[in-house]
Amino acid sequence: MFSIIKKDKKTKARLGILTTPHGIVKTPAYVFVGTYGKFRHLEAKDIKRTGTQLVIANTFHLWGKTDDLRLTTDNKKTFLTKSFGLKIPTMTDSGGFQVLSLAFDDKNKVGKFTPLEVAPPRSEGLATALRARLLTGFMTGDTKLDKNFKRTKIRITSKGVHFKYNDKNLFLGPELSMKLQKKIGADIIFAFDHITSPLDDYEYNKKAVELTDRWASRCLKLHLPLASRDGGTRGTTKGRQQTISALGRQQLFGIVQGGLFKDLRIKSAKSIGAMPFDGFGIGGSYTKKQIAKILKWVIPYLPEEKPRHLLGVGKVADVFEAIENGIDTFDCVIPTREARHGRLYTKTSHLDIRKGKYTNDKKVIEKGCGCLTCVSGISRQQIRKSLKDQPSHLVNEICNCRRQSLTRCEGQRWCLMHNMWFFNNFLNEIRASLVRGSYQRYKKSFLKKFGI
RNA sequence: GGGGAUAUGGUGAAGCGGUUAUCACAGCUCUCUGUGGCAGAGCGAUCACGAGUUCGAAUCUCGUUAUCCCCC
Repeated sequence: MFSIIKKDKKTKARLGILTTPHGIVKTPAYVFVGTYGKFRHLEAKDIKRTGTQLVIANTFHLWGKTDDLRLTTDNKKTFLTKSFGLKIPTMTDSGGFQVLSLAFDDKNKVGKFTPLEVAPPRSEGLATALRARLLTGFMTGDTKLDKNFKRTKIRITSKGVHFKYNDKNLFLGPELSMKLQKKIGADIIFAFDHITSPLDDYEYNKKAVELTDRWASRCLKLHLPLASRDGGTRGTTKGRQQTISALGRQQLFGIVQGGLFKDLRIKSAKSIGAMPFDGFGIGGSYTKKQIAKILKWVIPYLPEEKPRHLLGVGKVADVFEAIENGIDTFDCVIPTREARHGRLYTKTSHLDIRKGKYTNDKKVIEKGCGCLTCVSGISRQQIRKSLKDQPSHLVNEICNCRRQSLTRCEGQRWCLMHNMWFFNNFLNEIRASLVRGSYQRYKKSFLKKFGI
């Protein structure tokens, strides 16, 4: 259930409350990515302490790891509750993103964000440069696009996607994704969609939109009867139905695609937006500066009263763009991945804690920060040392033969707690500014301090 | 005094006639957007110095210097 509390006068931003079986989420909210149903190095109480409201795990990567599950009829004890170790609102991605992220071999890698105008020089740049050039040509309307890059590791049919992954052949489609997502038991699940790369041409994107539509209908077909039958009450039917019905208040979000093309985006938004989803995700790949533009195309065609989630976007600047264009939630790996890599966010940009200049720095990451790391007085020096002392090759060996829980790194824990707290605090402040009606002022002063 | 060994980026090591001089750590710079878990990319050495042999030397020879070891 989603209710809008207040709309901003000058932008399309809105304040809302998203209610899920595992709690409420004040929106706009940052969603942290715990792909495998956990945040490495963090315990349940650590996650709580960061002020995190909503987390997202990944169906593809959890696939096959849920077999030892014993689902109960208790709504509150889903796989994810157990896995994260706490009661917290959750989402799962459908596995649709892996249609992009696992599609290419290493030599042929295509990211979701591509800086089109850059032609990479130097080593191995040729193929990429060629692509970029061809695409630039395409964008100006002439050149025929790029036949160079191929999805060598997946094959897409109308039924779903064949993956070659870790020497295994796997097939994932809308039906199986829904089944897995029911089993995993997140509060909010996503329809299985077809994301395209920024290098795909109009025709390819057109087909992807059509496929995404068809898959969306099929996901809905599997979801709707259950959702309406159970209506959020505890299930009373027997056997497997009982299991499913206990999770019946799961909400299903459809996903808008359409790549970089305005008419396709609108077409997708219209058709997905007209389907009886509980909310909507906006997916796809982008060029660096295009997110806002795409949101402006899409949002008007989505039902005002339903929640909107922007998939996989969440750098600081993007947060503002998303919110003021009417996005309620968005997930991104940035805070957690960069924390692991030692980039720590502050009000005045960030610091890369592994750098030599922090070797003897006794200060906390940021004075006045309320995260557990800073409040406990953990110094930059300590964090750096812990990160640097970790012999990563050794860790890898341990990872390969033992459980990964053994590899906890205190330094990474400190970094994760800081970044997650930072982004949650950031969103708290944005929400507060929306309450006060001073969003624009807040944004301006934040960005000025932050230096972008 | 006699004998031996070693000198390769900041550190530790490979290479022993033809390499864009390799590797690890450290350093610096950059990147990370629905996570292919613990990262990736780039920049730093004219191989102690001088002379010689050779088409070609970090690599062979001689000398100089420095460090270490052994013997008296």
